[in-house]
Amino acid sequence: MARATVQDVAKTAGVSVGTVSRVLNKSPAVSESSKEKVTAAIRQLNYRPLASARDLRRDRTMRILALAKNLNSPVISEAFRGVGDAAALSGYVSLIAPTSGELEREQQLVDMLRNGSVDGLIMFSPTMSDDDVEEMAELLSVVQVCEIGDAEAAFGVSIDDRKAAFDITRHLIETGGRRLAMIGNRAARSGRLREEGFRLAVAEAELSPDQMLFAEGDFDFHTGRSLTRELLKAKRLPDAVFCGSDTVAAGCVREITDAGLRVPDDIAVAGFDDSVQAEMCVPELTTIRQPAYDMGRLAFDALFARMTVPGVHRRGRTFLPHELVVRDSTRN
Amino acid sequence: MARATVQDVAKTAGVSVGTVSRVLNKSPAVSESSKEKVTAAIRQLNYRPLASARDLRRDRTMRILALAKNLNSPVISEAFRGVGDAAALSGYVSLIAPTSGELEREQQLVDMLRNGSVDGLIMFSPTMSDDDVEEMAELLSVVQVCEIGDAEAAFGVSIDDRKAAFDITRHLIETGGRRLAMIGNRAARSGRLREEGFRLAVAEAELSPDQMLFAEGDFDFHTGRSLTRELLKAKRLPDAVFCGSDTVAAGCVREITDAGLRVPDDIAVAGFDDSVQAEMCVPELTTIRQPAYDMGRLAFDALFARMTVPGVHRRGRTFLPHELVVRDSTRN
DNA sequence: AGACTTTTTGGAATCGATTCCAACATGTTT
DNA sequence: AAACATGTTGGAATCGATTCCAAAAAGTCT
Repeated sequence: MARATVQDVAKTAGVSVGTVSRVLNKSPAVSESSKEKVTAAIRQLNYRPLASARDLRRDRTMRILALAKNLNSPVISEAFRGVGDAAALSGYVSLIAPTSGELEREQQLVDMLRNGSVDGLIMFSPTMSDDDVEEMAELLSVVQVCEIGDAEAAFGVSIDDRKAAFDITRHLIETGGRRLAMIGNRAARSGRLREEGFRLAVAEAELSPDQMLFAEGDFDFHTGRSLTRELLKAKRLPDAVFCGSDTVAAGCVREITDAGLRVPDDIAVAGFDDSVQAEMCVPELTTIRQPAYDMGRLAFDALFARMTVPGVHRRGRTFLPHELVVRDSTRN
Repeated sequence: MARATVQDVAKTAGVSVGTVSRVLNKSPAVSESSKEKVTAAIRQLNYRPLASARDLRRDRTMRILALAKNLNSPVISEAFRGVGDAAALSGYVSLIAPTSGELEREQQLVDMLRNGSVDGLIMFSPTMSDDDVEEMAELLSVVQVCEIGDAEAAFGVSIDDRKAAFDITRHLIETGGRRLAMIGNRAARSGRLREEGFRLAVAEAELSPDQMLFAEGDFDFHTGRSLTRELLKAKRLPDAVFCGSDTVAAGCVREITDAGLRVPDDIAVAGFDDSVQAEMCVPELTTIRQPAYDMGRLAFDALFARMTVPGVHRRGRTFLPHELVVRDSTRN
C-alpha cells in the first residue's frame, strides 16, 4: 500500500522506466499504444512522481517563496497575487511565509533558497540588514518588492515612496494646510523615504514642519491613536497630518473626531496605501494608491529572468507610478 | 563555482562521506577531531545539504503547507501564526498559499502534498467539495481549520459557529431587538452554520426573522453596504442586524448612518471575528472573538500526530470556546 | 602481550525520476 | 533487396545525502 514508483508503473504497463518517464514528460518519442498502457497503469496505481526525486535530478523545483513580516497588509497580499498569477503563467508555484519580524525565522526561510527547496525568493519586508540582502542577491535569485533599501545599489520593484509622500503632502498644502504634521515609521525603509518626501514638500512651500511623530515597529490602529493623542497636546494644533499608512490615518481621524474636532475642516488627514480601511473611515481617506498587483507581476518577471538566464544578475530598481486618491479627509 | 556536495566536503576534510553526513546529523559517533575538520570544510566551501536529496532519502520534508482562499482575513492570518509557532517547535517549516477560490489552483497546491513536496496540509477555506476533502483526508495528512464541512464525519478545529451565532443573536434580543435581520453568506460552510444559530435564537425567543440577506462569495465592505441598502428598503425596518463578518458589519453601520439613522438606537448591529475593523468602526462593533491563534496551534498538533504516528487517522472535530465581545454597536 | 569490548571510520547501496546511448523496429528510397 | 532514415524502446548511469555493514582504530582487562 506504499507509494508507487516509476518502476511499479513500468512493470504494470509492461514497458521500461524510460518509456514511463517519457510519457510523464510528454516526450513525443512515444508510440500511441505504449502511451495508453502507461496512462492506464498510472491511473490504476494512482501514481504521482515524487517531487524530491524529480527535483534532485532536474536541479530545480519550479517553486518560489515570498517572505513578508506580516501577511495582513493589503498591499502585500495584492502584490503577492500578482506574483502568483505571473508565476503560474510560467509553471511556477508560489508560496508565502510570514517572518513576524524575527531574524531567526527569516533565516530559516531564506535557507530554503540556499538548500534548493525553492528556486527563487521574493522579499517584501526584510528583517535582515540591507547589506545582507544585497549580499545574498549577489549570488542567489532574490528580488525585493515594496520595501527596498535606500542604497544606490539597491534593486527591486516599488513605487517612488519619496515622490508619493511629496505629492500627497503638496496636496495637503494646496488644500490649505499650513501647519503640517506627519506620523511615520522610521524603522521601515519606506517610512524613511516618505519622511524625506514630506520634508521636501514642506520646504518647497517655505513652511516648516509643525510637529512630527514616529513609531518604532509596525503601523497599527492603536499606535495611530496614541500618537495622535500626543499630537493634540501641542499648544498650536497642526491643520494637516500626513500618516504613513491608512490604518494609522484611521486611528488619527478617530482620535481627532473624539476630541471634538472636525476632519478635514479643523485638521485634514491623509493616509497611504489605499486599503479598504481608507473607504471604511469616516470621512473617507485621501491616500496614495500603489499598483501592487503589477508590482508583484514585474517582480516575478525579474525573478524569472534571474532564475533562468544564467548570466543575468540583479537588475536595477524599477519604479511604478503611484496615484493620488483624493477623498473627503482632505477636501473642503 | 557550482554547488558543493558531501563528496567535496569529504575530500577537503580528508574524511569519508559517511563521516560528513554524521557530522551534519549530529550523530554522536564522530571523533572531536574529524568533527572539527568537517565543520571547517563546510564553512570553507560554504556547503548546504541539498534539500531534494535529503528529502528523497529520508522520505519527508519537514515542511507543511496551509491553504486559504485569501490571506487577508485576520482570523486566518492569526491562526496561521499559531500553526507556524507550533510547527517551529517541532522543527517544521510552515508555508501558506492563497487559492483565490480557484479550484484549479487549489488542486495544484494540494498536489504538493500528493507528490511529497510537503508532509502535511492545513485547509482554512477549501474550494473543493466537503466530500473531496473528506476523501483526501482519509489517505493523506490533512487537517481543516475554521471552515469545516457540516457533515457528521467532518473533522478539524474550529469554534462552534452555530453556537456563536446563537449567542450573539440572543444578545441582540436581550438588548431589545425584536425585528431581527441577518446578512450572511451561504456559500461558506461557516456561513450556513451561523444562519442556523441565528434562526435558532430567533425561534427560541418566539420571534420570526424579519428579513435576511445573503451574499454569494466573499464577505466584503461593499457587499455589506449594498445588502444593507436592500434591507433599508423594507417598509418595516429591522431593529437589529447580525452580520456574518466585521467587514460586512462595518458596511452595514455605514449605510445605516448615511441613511440618517442611529446605531444602536434605531438599529443595533453585530459583527463576527473581532478583527481590527470592529474597533475602527464608529460605533465600535459588538462581535464574536475566535481563539484563532490557539486553533492554529491545535491544528498543527493534530497534523503532527497524523504525520508521525502511522496508525493515527483523522480525528474528530475539536471546538474551541468563542467569546462574545460587547461594544457600542449594540449597547444602549 | 593477547583477547576482548568500544569507538570511529570508509564506502557501497539506497531513495525515485530523468536522460542518454545503443539497439531494435518500422518505413522509405533507390 | 539492400541501404538508409525515422521512430521507439530498454536499461544503465546519474543527481546528492543517508545509512548500514564490515573493518580498522583505540581502549580495557586479565
